Amino acid sequence: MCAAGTGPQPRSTYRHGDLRRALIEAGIELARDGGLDAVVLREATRRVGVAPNAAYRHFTDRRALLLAVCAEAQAALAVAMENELAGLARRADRAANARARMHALGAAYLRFAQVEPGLYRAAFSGLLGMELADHPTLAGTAGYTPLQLLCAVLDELVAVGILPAERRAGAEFVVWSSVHGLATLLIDGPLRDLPAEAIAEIERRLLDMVEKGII
Amino acid sequence: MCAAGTGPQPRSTYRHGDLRRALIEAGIELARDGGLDAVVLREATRRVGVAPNAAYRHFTDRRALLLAVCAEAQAALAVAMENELAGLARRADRAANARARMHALGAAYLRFAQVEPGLYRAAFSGLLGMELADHPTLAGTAGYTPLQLLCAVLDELVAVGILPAERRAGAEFVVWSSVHGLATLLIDGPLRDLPAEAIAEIERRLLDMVEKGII
DNA sequence: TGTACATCAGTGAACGCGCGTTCACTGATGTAC
DNA sequence: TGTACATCAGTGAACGCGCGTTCACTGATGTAC
Repeated sequence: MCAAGTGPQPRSTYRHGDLRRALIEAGIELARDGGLDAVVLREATRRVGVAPNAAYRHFTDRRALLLAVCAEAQAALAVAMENELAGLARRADRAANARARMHALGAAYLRFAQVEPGLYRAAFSGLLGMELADHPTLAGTAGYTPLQLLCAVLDELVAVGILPAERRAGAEFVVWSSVHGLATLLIDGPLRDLPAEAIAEIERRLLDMVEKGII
Repeated sequence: MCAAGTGPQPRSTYRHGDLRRALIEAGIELARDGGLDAVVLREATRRVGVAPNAAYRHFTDRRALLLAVCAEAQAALAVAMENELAGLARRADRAANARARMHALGAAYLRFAQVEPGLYRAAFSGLLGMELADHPTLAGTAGYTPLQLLCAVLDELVAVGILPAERRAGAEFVVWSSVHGLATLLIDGPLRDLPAEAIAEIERRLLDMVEKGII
């Protein structure tokens, strides 16, 4: 029994600096071009310049590394969404403001999927369950996960009187489904090879439909 | 030079009966529980009871088998959609009829994804591109692919005056995205562990939103 | 109808590959006296 | 300040696995005479 009951403190100095971090970073790079399947322990250690089994000091499993990569991917998405919101010009009209924020979230989501298809696939590969939807490791710099950002804007729509309160419950899943579906069809589905302007038009139509339909 | 210019006729008798068919069937079974990644040449041949390399008489590649399995999965989806349409009671009101058919397609799509998640994943794994969206191998018993079935019902909505003609173009992608997104979130995403009634409610809300939003 | 021959569907054995994971280890770092 | 010791991050080698694919083959089937 040692005096301090705070559990094992992480060692302050590692020979590699921060191997855990480096492996996750390598994993993200692998996911970037190849999705989660491409996140392979041996390749990650190879990239970091370390023996394959060194990974087991920091992850119990290959699965544990995958989970970390998924969480990072979702966090990256959250950051992209936050940035889009931050870039918005403030409007006097509160209702117009809320609408613009809603639109911005959808646009950021769709852009992220197309710019980082590998990370996007990893983020929603099915490794992360609902119980983790609010976990801080999935959050962006402001501390909100993608789903939480969406919920906040939906609450805002209710607050400014656009969305009737009785239609608020579950709305996040309906909105999310629509945008997520388009993202999926765009990067992995039959819409893959459409010209950019056709894609932009479909995106506009979808966000339009969502805005009209959830009310 | 032989007299007939019709190219090589497929042999009428195979020792195995129809090994090509049997391998596809085995591949479907593998995809059923495990998605496309689980469709593995060696395992398929093992299940059929044949040497691993026998597959190369019928498929140039593992990829060729995967493509065949994907096509079959889409065809199965088409059949499920057709069946739902066939089960519909005819209504006197043409507009109500068209609406009901639209709803039926969405419901069938969502049910298929949940009953056969493995096949569903395979169908939309990204192996099949847009150029194949109308290919007969993806079609159900009536000869229509899932996308064609959706387009037909959208045309019907225009014909009965529910959907303005100028909003028809591209509507199939918007509708498809929404339903596809929900299906994905339900089977691989964070909505996976929701109780059945919550799922049903979200499905209702989504189909509702689509109906209202595309007009 | 019977025989010789050509075809080619499926065989058996082997290849090289990269993977996740385990083992006993080593040697740099941190700590107690 | 200096020395002995404990910790534990990363090493090196090896394991067993299942995979896709290639090779030279065999023997059942179909066909021409």
